[in-house]
Amino acid sequence: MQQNLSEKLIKRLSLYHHVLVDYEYKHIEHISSPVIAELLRIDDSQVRKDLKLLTDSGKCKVGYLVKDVKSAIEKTLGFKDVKDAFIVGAGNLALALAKYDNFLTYGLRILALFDNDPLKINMTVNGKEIFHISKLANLAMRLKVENAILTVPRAAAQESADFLVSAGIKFIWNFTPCILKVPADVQVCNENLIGNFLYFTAEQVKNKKSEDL
Amino acid sequence: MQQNLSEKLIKRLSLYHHVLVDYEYKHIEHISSPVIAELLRIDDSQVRKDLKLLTDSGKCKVGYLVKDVKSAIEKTLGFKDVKDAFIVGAGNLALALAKYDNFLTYGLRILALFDNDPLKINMTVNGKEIFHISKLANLAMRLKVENAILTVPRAAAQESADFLVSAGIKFIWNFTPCILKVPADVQVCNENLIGNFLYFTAEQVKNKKSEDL
DNA sequence: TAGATTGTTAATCGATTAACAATC
DNA sequence: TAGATTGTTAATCGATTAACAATC
Repeated sequence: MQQNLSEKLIKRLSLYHHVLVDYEYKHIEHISSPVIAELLRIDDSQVRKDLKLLTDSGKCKVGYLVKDVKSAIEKTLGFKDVKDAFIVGAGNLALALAKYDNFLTYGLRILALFDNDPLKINMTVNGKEIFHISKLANLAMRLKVENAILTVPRAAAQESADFLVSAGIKFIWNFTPCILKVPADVQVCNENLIGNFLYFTAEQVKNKKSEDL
Repeated sequence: MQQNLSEKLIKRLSLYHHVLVDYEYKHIEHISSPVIAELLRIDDSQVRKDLKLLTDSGKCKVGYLVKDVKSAIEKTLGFKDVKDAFIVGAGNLALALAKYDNFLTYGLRILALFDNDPLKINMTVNGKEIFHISKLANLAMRLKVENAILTVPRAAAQESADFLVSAGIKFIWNFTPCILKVPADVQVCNENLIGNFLYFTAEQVKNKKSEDL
């Protein structure tokens, strides 16, 4: 597995993977850089450069072998290296993530959910049990789980993060709109849905302005 | 509103905003660039540069005025300029998004949801009705809605996108793991949850390797 | 052969970081 | 004054794009 892949590169690779999954499904064996570039609306030499990092399956006139590039991306991004995680909070977003079987394809295995609502405890979602939050520390230790997906309401975010840190969690995928304060050895990945949306609408504003000219 | 804010800048601004909301809630009037930088784990001169684009409220020794910077970000990112949108698909993710009242704070107003499951039709989520998908084109025209949030299952993604395009939708916030083929005048914003997750775990792999040294 | 496509270099562009004078 | 902090420049770093020879 290569070192120091930039965030942007990793995101592009995962988007290429989406395209390749689709091509494989349609039984198309080859794909060229201009085709990928057009679908993703990026530069075609960018695609060639990225793919060259992973594979030599590119052939003049025919493009790249879908199967090869797909598995090269999977290897580079560690799809087979399964990472276990707990979901903290059991609201709609949590249920959506728990039901999303595709995660396992990408190497993310959700083992269980946690909540403090007695009505939700012992329910099962997609084969995963919802436990009371008080069971988390013990289970994390026993199952050696260091990853948590935080989906609690904003007001409970920091408090939950503190609790996760005390339970030995080292990586928090943060779906709350809060900036979490955690020790240096704990990593937070902010999902920042709003940031994506805002970029999306800023583009709109820009487009509308250029239409006006 | 400034032009051509880069994606990264917009995402940073939205993260600063999260911090500022928290500070305002705690009745703290000032904040300094090293404090923001530490919370977000970025460079402090980056923060100063970003904030200088928006405001002159920075004062030596005291930092920035929380209230001013917060409202400057809101103005720059167009929080008051409400953008109407439909949610397409009414699964758990859709419900999570529909229940997320915060969206309106950021200028995103969800007007209604659409699905093809007869059991869901006419239900209401957080005051928003779920309509049969066949009503979408008509409603989009009448309400002049050009934004859609796509949350349907993977298998229905492209088909739904085609349908949205034919209904006059110009912007699709795509939560499916599919690359959508749309005409040049339609914009797609790929949420790519998986890409974020993969970056998150690539970091882990990197960290583990450096621990091994 | 002609044409499509890769691989790769060089040029461009943009973003981040370091450093420090100015300020209060 | 000493020290914290901003504002800003210059240096560095990294990413993207353009161009085109090589290939099949």
